[in-house]
Amino acid sequence: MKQIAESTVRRLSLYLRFLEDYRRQGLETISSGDLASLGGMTSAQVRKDLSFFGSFGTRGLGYSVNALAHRIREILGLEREWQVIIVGAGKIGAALAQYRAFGERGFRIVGIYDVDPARIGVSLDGTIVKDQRELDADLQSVKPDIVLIAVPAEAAQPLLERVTKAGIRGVLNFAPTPLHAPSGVTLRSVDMALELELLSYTLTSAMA
Amino acid sequence: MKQIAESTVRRLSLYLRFLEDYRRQGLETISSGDLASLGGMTSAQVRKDLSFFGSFGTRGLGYSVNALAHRIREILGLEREWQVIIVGAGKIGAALAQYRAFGERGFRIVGIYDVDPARIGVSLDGTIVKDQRELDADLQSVKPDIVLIAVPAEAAQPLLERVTKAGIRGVLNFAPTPLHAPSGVTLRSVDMALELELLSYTLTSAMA
DNA sequence: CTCTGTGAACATCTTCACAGCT
DNA sequence: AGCTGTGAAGATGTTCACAGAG
Repeated sequence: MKQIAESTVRRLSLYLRFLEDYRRQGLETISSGDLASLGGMTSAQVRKDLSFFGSFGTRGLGYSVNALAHRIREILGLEREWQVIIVGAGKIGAALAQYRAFGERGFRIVGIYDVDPARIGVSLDGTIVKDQRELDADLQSVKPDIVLIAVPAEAAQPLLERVTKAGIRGVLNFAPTPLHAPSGVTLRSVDMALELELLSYTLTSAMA
Repeated sequence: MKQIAESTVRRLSLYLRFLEDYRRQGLETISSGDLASLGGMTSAQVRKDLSFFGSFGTRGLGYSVNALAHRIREILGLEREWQVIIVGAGKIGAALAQYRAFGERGFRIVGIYDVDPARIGVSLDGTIVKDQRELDADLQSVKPDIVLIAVPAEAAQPLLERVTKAGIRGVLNFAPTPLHAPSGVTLRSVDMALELELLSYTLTSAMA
């Protein structure tokens, strides 16, 4: 399969949500125009995105909601279940542990770790916070697919190195600091402070 | 000033963090190559980004850490303080309320609201959760600059309409659903489930 | 007639490469 | 010599516009 751009993949995720809404409403087909108006993009954009994986639509009609949703789930790797652990059981880690949208998409939280004795042993949405000293052993035995980093900024880079050394290939970082991952490791960051700064920029230039 | 691309602004935020690190270390100049290696981009990219706002560097030497940091703060609108309210005092709202990185950047949380009686009156990092029925009155009196949406997905769009009608121009949405804002309103979304799906996609195609 | 699929045009973003200042 | 600033080239992403299937 050829290379799909990140912006395209991002839109595929959105399309999937719209398809699921349509399915819930019992609708069986959807047109590129429908998807476009739901997502605020152009219909040509939608068709280009979908044409990456062959001709799935029917001319004059649109796309089969079920077939398209299935195909997108396949592309995104959502047909399987992903084992996820969270490191850091502070406010953000705790919010992530109980975040419904993860489970709905097949991301299963199989462990949460912290260094603070006050947090260890606490149950977060059914998962007991474990001592971070058990992390290395658990990485070996559980072999999770993805690690969510929810520790303070200064602890994030050492933690990243630790988990990648243990063979973790996918990391989602919530610490507000840029990290450097070895090649072969996919690292994404959700930086809420940075998003606020982007908002600040837009508001500032809109006023000028 | 001409239009700066979002990707450029995102990098400016990063540069600012590196500049602050440099300042903390007492360093007075920094080269495009230094910034590039810190941020994992090319030095040409850095120079292009910085050249958007004139010639700030000194050839043969680099950029003045202080002058550049100041200029970036100015561009991003970080020289002022922003008044921020949070709607939704669940796990995510609570995590946002105590998130240190916001305060450090001049984003001041001036209110947090919820509909659940069990949450109203609770203190989150010094701010008392107020009844969401007080929201409209407070939007009028406090006139916050930015609203953070931390309510369940189905409540997000109605809330967005409510706050934009009250004159809010900047919204950061944490609900895992795409929203539609009226023109003149800047809306950004942090969608953690979507970020995990992007990770899932990359891991899946890397395996194939 | 409606709506898909897609080459071609266009727009945007990134990298190259080098002139020119210090 | 070192490093910036920037046109030009190259790469990538988006929109247009229309042929063609149903």
